[in-house]
Amino acid sequence: MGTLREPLDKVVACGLPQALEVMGERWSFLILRAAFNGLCHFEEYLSALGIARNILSNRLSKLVENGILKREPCPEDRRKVEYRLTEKGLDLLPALLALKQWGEKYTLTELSNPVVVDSQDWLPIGPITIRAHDGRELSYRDLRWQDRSRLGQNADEERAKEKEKAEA
Amino acid sequence: MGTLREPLDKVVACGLPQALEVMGERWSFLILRAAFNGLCHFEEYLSALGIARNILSNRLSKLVENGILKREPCPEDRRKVEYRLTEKGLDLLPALLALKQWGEKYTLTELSNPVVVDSQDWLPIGPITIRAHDGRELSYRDLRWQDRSRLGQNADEERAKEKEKAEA
DNA sequence: TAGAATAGTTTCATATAGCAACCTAAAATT
DNA sequence: AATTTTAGGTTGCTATATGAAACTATTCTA
Repeated sequence: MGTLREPLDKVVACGLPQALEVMGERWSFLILRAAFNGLCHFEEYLSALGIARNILSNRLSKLVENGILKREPCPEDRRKVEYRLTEKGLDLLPALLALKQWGEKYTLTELSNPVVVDSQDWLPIGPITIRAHDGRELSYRDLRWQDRSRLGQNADEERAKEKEKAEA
Repeated sequence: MGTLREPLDKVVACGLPQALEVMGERWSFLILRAAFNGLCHFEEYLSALGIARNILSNRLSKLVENGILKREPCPEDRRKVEYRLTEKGLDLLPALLALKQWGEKYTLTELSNPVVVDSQDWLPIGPITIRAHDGRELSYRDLRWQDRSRLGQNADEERAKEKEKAEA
């Protein structure tokens, strides 16, 4: 196919580039992790992460701008500001945990600490997995990239096409 | 390459900084997505992503170095090289999809296309979620960060502590 | 009222990332 | 044999990121 192809992120409508726009910068995910760990003040992030002040300032601003953190004056001490997760920020937890678990599985020699546990039974959570609409666990082998326009079509046609392709 | 750079991984024992060390760079996740989409040749990535040659070269090398892609000469055309996902790379799919879904939910105006579907019924996959060891779906409210040393302890003690805290 | 703490901002220097353009080497095609 | 294709190096330049240190402006505390 000799046709000049447009960049993937312009032809394909995908949330990934957008997510990376916000969260792809160097310290963003580590700040997010710290926020999930309960940190909320500027100086807390500063000493926990070992990040430069101006960079932290810049990142916090961007995270607030993008609605991932909200910035509120601290009621007890009005010099302080609280950076807390919004719903949008909290919704990044699956992505964060998936990354964390991957890192643990492949690149961590020592066991991670602390561990994320279920408050019901205080046992570690399970691995983040891909599931069908009905909850069946799926592997990457079970997945296809389907054009949205044919989402309504019945499955039989698609299966036939798969079969045909496999035989060719 | 992080010689002068402050290491991101000395804070706590967590897989996240390690994961970001490998996947946190600017084009890594987009290359990964392209690989999941079936691209495998240098020039394919180049035109699909609109990335500079040297940067692509650098990123591919790093991804290979880190065991996320494997580099193999193409049997049909031995000028060509195939960059294909390893198991380790395939295992990044939950993280990739979690990010993608988050991006779709919050920052995408138009509907995404193509859609990831289950090959069984050709319906879109469900959202990536957090689950307990037994498969119960959990929200961030159900999670605690527990020190590894007390993982063996029985749950009652922990529940009592929670209650106590809530009453204080 | 005089410090000290908090959350920044500003300045300056360096490091890294990014890109375009050109070059190489090997293999395929003609 | 000459040309084209593919992967990927190198060079030179610019833009952005990073970090340390100094500086502000509030607000709290003694």
